[in-house]
Amino acid sequence: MGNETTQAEQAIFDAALTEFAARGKDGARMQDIADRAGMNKAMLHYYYRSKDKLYEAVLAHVLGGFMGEVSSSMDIDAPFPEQLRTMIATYTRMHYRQPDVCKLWLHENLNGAPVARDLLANRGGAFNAPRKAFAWIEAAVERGDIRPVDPLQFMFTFIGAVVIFLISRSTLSLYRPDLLDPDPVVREQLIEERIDHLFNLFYHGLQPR
Amino acid sequence: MGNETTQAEQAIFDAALTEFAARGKDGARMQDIADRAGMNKAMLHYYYRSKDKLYEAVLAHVLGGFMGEVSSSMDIDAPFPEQLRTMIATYTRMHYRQPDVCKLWLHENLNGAPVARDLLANRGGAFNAPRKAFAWIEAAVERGDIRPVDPLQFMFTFIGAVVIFLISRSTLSLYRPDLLDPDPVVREQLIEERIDHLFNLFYHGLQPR
DNA sequence: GTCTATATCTCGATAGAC
DNA sequence: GTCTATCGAGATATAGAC
Repeated sequence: MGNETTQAEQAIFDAALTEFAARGKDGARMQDIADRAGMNKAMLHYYYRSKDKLYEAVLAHVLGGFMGEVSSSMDIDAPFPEQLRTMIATYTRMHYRQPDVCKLWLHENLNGAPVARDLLANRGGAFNAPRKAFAWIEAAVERGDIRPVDPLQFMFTFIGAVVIFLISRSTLSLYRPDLLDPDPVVREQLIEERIDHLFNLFYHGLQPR
Repeated sequence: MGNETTQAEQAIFDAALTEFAARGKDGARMQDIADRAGMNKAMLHYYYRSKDKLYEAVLAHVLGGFMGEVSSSMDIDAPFPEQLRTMIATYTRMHYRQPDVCKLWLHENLNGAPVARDLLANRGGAFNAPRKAFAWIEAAVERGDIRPVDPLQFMFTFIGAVVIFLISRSTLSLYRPDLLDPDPVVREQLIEERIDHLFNLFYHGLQPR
């Protein structure tokens, strides 16, 4: 296994991410991935051997990328409110920039998360981001920056609050059609609006008393 | 179409809910539904004609049930904090009692929510629960019970925070194994812990200033 | 490396006996 | 109403020519 990634290999990877995100591992079709990558099915097997291996490669790479980015966003040295806003903004923008990753993660979880569990449990590095986040909240509690709160409870409220807007875009748009607006300016406004809402809710909700 | 539901029809419905929730509409297998219902595939087509019709029947019924229950929980006449706790408790307990409904809704949304959109847009009654919830928050803002907040932004933060614990149980259990504990007493404690966390976070996060 | 052709399997749906 | 047997479409994967 060399380090080089051929152009064909990259095209397959990108197409696979799109298709696996849209339909899940089982629902995605090798033919559709091949069509999207501009080649035929046999090439997919030539480069990645099987559908399972292709899926694992895609999930490991994009999940690792997300975890790494979150992990970095926790390294800034600043007062807690600023850290909180940075985390919310980073995590939210990340998801809006690559909505496919969230969908992939959801499909994986609805499937019992066999591949993701293995990655989180057995690989180190960026995949330790969840534990790092729990420690971040715990330290803030100990410093008295925020009231006592269970780090796991809060972090998952945080994650759920961010991803729900991507998950339920299809139904949400019934009540706010501008959520599907393709205009970049409108999209940027919606993201900022979401970040402000979450920061205000969580910041005040965590204030010491 | 009579009102009666035969025993076989009910068995098919229950089995279909389980399978559609676990694998989505496309991923579910008619053979698996038949096996789970204790009969053969031909019976499924006899009662529900096609896989599509069976799916629509299941989604409409369980979604209507959930919306109705949420709708009722908003009718209590009480101070806002009490209303908020009731909403959180009702919605959380509902999801923990029937985790299949959430999974079904998620699969539907990942699929573009064609059936759910049609139900929410064109049927009245319980399916108006979302708009009722927006109005509930709007009224609380106008009364000054809570600070100014976008009802849609808040309600979806609320929904996301509740469902995330079901969505990511598979990966969450890596960090808290007791989430998969089958003991009813432990499960009840986890639900109460979750309700308390959400109430405290949202109540303080919404306080007027 | 790339493609066509095809083997093998699985699924939804139905025909027809009882 | 219930079952067995089977059709036909479409999926993954591979063989083998170039």
